[in-house]
Amino acid sequence: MLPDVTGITKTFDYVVPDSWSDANKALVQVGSIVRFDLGGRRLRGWVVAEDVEPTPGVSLRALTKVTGYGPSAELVDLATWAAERWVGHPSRLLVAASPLKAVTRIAAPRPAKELPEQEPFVEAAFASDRAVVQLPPRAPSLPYALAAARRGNALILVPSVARAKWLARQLADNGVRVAAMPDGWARAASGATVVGGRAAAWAPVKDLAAVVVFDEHDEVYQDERSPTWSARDVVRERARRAGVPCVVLSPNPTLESIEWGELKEPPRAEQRAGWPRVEIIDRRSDDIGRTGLFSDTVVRALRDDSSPDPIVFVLNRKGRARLLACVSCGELGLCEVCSSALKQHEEDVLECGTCGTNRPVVCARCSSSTFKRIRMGVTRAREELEALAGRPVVEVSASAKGATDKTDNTYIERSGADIFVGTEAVLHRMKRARAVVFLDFDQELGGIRYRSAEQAFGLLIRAARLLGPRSAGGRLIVQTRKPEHEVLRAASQSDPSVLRVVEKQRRQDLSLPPYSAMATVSGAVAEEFVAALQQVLKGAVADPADPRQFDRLAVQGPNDGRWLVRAPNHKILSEFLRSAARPTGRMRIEVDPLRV
DNA sequence: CGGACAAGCTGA
DNA sequence: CAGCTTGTCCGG
Repeated sequence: MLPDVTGITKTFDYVVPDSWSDANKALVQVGSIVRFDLGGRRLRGWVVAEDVEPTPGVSLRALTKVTGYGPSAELVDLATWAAERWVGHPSRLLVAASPLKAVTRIAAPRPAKELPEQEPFVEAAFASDRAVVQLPPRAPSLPYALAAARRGNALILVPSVARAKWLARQLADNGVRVAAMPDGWARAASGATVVGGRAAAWAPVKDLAAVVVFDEHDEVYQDERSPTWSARDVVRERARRAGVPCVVLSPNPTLESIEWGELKEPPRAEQRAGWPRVEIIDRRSDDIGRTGLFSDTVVRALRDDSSPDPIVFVLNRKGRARLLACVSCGELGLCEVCSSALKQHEEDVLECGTCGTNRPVVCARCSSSTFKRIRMGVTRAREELEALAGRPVVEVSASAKGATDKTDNTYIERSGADIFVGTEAVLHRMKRARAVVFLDFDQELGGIRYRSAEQAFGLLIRAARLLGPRSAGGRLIVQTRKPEHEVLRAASQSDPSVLRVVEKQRRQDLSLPPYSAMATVSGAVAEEFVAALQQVLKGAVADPADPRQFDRLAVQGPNDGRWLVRAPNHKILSEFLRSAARPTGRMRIEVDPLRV
C-alpha cells in the first residue's frame, strides 16, 4: 500500500480480509484504490504490490475497504519513474492516474470501426516511433488524431480541456470510439481513443496503439505544483515503454523535442501560406515623443475597417510605467544613442536600460530638470486608442470588468466593439481578428528567462491563430526596437527554424536545457537541504571515479531564496537531488523550472 | 502527514 | 519536578 498522503513515501503491508466477497477480493490488484487504517487514521491509498513477503516482526492489519479500480500496473510503474525524474512524491501522479469517482466495473471492449487512411504526409508521421511535426499555426489537428485512432486506441493530448472536448466530438463524428478526460476514465479503461489535457497523460488506455501531443511547446503541459512533471515527457516515456509511435506537433517545436525525435515538416510554401502577413515596425527611428505608443502604421491599421473582424492590441503589463516625460514640455526621456526609454534610478542621473548610456536629468528640448513617470499601461493605452479611433475600445484582461469569471467571454461579444486592448490574456480571449498589434514587443524579447525567446514566439503563434492563414488577409503587426531579433525574423519568414538555429547555439554554448538539466530548490528548509547537497558534492569532487558522476554538478545561489542545481543530464540531477535527506518542513523542488 | 514519546526548558 | 514546548521517529 502506498498511502495518499504527502510526506509518507513508505509502503505498508496489509491483508485482504477473508470475509470479503469474491468480487471485492478480485478488485484488489496493483493500482486499485483501497482504504485502511494507519497510525490511528483511516487513509486512502493504492495497491503497489501483491503477494508480498511481510516484513518480519510486524503484525498485519486488514484493509477496511476496496474503493475501486485505479491505475494499471504499468501506470503505477510509470508514476514511480516520473516521481524519480521530477524528484517528488508519487501520490500526486497516482492521483492524476485515478478516476474522479469510484469505478467498480469496466465494460467489455467493443470492436473498433475501420478508419480511412489519411494523406501520406500525415500517415508518415506515425511510421516513425518518435516524430516531431512542425506545422503552421492554424493547421487542422483532426487528420493527425484520426491517423492515430486508425491504429487502435490512441492517447491524444491537447493543451486545454475545452479543446479536448471539441476534438473528442470531431473524432466521435468520424466513427471513433472516444473517451474525453477527465470524465471518461471508465470508458477509456474499457477501450477507446482518449483525448484530454495534461492530466490525461495518466489516463487508462486499453491496448495503447499511438500517442499524439498537439502544441507540444505549450507550457501548460507542465504541472506548476510539485512534482513539476511534464505531460509531454510522460507520454513520450509511456509510448516508448509500450513500443508505439509518439507524434508531437507544434508550430514551433521545442529543442527538447527536436533532440528527441525526427523532425518532419510540410513544404515551405505550405508553411508560409499558413502564416499571416507579419509586419515589423522598427521604432528606433520613430519620433516617440510625438507618436507615443502608436506608430503611423498602427494608426492607419486602426482606421482601416475593411473587415468586420476586430483589431486587437497587446501591451504587456510589464510594459507599464518605465517612461519618463518632461513636466514642463512633455518631451519623453529617451536615450540619444538608441532611443530606448530612460530610467531614473538615482536623483540626478537618467540611465538607458538598453545600452547603458547615462546623462544628467535634463530635458533634451526645454532643459527642465523635472521628469514625471507616465504610466503607459493598458488603461492609458485604451484611452489613447479611443481618442485615436473615435469609438469605444474594450479593455480585456485576465479579470476583466463585466466578466463573471475568468472564462466568461460573453462581455466581449456583448460590448459590440471592434477594438480591443489588453495584456497577452487578450490573445486567449478573442476568437478571431483582422489585425493583432504588439505595441511594445521588446518587453518579450528582452526577458531574462532562458526560455523567453521561445515564449515570445509563442505569443506570435497565438496571434497568428486569431488571424488565420495568409489568404485570410489578417495582419500581425509588431512594434519593436529589435527588428533583427531572431524571433521576429522567424515570424516574418514563417520559418521557426530561423529562431531554432540561434537558440540551439545559445543553449549549447551556455549549457542550458536540453543540453543540461536544471532544478530549483526553495522554501523554508531549502537552505538546510542545500547544505546537505553541498556535503554530498564535496565527497563527489574528492572522488571523480564515483560512477554517479556527481563531480559534474553545480549548486548556485541563493537567488531570491531559490537555489539552482545544474547537472549534465536528468539522470545525474535526479540521483543527486535524491542523495541527500529531505529535512522536515516546507520545501519545493522544481525540476525543469520554467523561469530561472 | 499526524500521533507518540523523549528530551530540553521554565518557574516555583 | 510538573507542565509545557520542540524535535524525532514511525506507522504494516
